Amino acid sequence: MSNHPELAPLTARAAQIVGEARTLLEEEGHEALTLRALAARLGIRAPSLYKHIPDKAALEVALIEQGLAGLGSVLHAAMKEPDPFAAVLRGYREYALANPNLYRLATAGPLARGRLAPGLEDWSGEPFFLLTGDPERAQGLWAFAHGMVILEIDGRFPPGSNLDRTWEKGSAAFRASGGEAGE
Amino acid sequence: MSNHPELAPLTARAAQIVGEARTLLEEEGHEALTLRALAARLGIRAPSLYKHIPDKAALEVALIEQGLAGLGSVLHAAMKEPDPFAAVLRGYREYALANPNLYRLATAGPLARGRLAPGLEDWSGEPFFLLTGDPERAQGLWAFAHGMVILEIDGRFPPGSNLDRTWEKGSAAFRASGGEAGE
DNA sequence: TTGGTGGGCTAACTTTGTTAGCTTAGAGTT
DNA sequence: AACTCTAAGCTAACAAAGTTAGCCCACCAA
Repeated sequence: MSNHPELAPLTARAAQIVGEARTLLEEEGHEALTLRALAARLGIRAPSLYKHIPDKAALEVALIEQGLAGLGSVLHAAMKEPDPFAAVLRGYREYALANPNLYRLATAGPLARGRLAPGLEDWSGEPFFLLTGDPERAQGLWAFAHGMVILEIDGRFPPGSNLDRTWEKGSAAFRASGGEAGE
Repeated sequence: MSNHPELAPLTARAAQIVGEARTLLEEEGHEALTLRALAARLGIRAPSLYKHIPDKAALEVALIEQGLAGLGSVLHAAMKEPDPFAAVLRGYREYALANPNLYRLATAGPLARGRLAPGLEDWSGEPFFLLTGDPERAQGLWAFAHGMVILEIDGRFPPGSNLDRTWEKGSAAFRASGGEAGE
């Protein structure tokens, strides 16, 4: 289960387009990802893109799939390290911060689940379950990790914050917590 | 400190417009919040809105201020209850789920901090600090709460999830955690 | 009466996603 | 060799969105 589910197959040209879209997204942000700008990078005109992808949403779905597959790969790999708990959280943060715009595209906002490769979403989050053995603790830990990362990406934490220590303390809280529920 | 900082003052008509925008946003979602649709609700045409607001971003800033002020009010009020820790978290979730589109607008994505009423953002998060007495635990708890709520709003949790229990377990983990940091 | 102002209007421009329809290069096929 | 099909580009054009320019009118104060 260490390999991600198969993504929707793309023609060679389509894969090239998605690759360029990813570069554009990461270099200039989400609102800069426009079909005309993307086409210009490829040396063609916007309508020509429609020979390769059905619409812009499909392009974004392909990017989301790349994001989830990449994140999932990192997390599954981290499960093999000596301290999987720490490794998964570290990998999560590193991947998100290394690909902030892709991460946000893949995890923020409503998801067009129907268009996504089946099983991919579950697979990318699976390490949290493997880590905790308990769906509720897994989801709580995931929510903590996602909250930390998305707030950091969006610049929501006050300037002088020591996020390394916040990660440490939060991880410790979840690691220590057994199966008991409060109140 | 139980009253929020003063928001940017609005004329009567501008306040009415922002109110209608809020209704439109909450009823039909973020992408439905268009100046033409908003104007139509008010019985006028889109360009007339510019007699009252400088641009669409300013409208969104006003909505974000409402969101932060409303959320902050709920949290500050919760601080006065018998179990402030539980009350703040419950209030956070309830407010977010009652105003999902406003919550997302106010807390997701990069923030135009310069245009926001000064102090408002800090004030709305202050209860987390009052609760924990420690910036790192406060931020961690906030990240957990935000993660839980935004993932729930965006429908990211699997269908059968028991989110009540996830909240309980996560809260318990943070409540129990003292000042110690793990490795 | 006159003049300023608040608050509406239409027309029009730009950007973006998207569709329709044309063209051309190359791969087969007969 | 001629014919055809297809992949992949193109231009023209449309609709929706934010936005600007410029007009008009009702009303209030001097």
